Amino acid sequence: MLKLSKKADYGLMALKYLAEHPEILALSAKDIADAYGIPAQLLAKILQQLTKSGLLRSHAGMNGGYALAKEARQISAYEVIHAIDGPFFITSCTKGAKGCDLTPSCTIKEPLARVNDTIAGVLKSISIQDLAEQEHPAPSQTLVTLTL
Amino acid sequence: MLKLSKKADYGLMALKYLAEHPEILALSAKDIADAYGIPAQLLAKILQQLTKSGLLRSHAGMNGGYALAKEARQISAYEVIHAIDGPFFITSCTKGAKGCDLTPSCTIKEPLARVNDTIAGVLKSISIQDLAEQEHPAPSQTLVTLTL
DNA sequence: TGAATACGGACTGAACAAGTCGGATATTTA
DNA sequence: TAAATATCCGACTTGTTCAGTCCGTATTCA
Repeated sequence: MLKLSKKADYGLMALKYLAEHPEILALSAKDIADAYGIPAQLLAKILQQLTKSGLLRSHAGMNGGYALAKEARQISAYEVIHAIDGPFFITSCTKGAKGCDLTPSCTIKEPLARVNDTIAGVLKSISIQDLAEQEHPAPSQTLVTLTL
Repeated sequence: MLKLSKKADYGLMALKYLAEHPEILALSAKDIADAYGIPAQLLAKILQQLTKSGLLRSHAGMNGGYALAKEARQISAYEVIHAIDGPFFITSCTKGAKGCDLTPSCTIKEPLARVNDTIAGVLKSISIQDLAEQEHPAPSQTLVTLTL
């Protein structure tokens, strides 16, 4: 069904939330989880992953928590999704590692790889800041090229 | 991980195969399955779904099988995927039916809905014919606009 | 020292995908 | 008519992944 995992959703929501509250030095996983009504322990793990990937900075102890490691403008939706769900491929047979086990069959996957790149490009063009600004509609356009 | 189901892959492969053999009036599920080394019974179900969706015509009995219901140029990858996997949404909370159960939280999903539309646009711009022609590279470009 | 926090492994339950099985119906051919 | 080849369709199994929980450890601050 081509959909994002809930973890990725939560991750994006959390980063958006952090981007919207730059004045607070660090927000705990619980703070953010409560704000959105999502499971705190689950969100905690997601934030840990984002920290390991270098998108967040963490600080343990009282008054600890998480903060953006970069400016919101410099974090793309792609990075977040990639950090949480790993590399995504629209085709089942990735072609990268060893590729299809189906004989020469999968001539389908080459054009779909282009589609994959296009989607990745779209997600790379969206920053956390874009998400945070969503309230006041400042419509911006992005052109994406699909070369088949 | 944002990936297509194997069923959708199989469906696209089968349609491509049919588009490549227009001279044959009808190909059975088994014929196509054998050509690609995929499970015949599974492919059969997929082809039945595509028939119900109006993308294929079927004919039972000896020398029966499936044929494209429209010209390959007029069948998009989107239609195929949609027929097999149903409507896809990149966001977990679809917003369509009732939407998010998470309070007002999911401000994330509006921009992602645009991404969703963009992806759908890309897939709609690719026809089965495009896939079938893939061998002799006749590169064509498609411009897609993402309005955030 | 104790509370609050990040960190991280192991586990459970539910959902889903992939594939199989078995049988019913339709059509053609011998 | 009978057999062979097909589509058609529901139920089932199996394996994997996702979402979420539990629990213990390490870190920081008051």
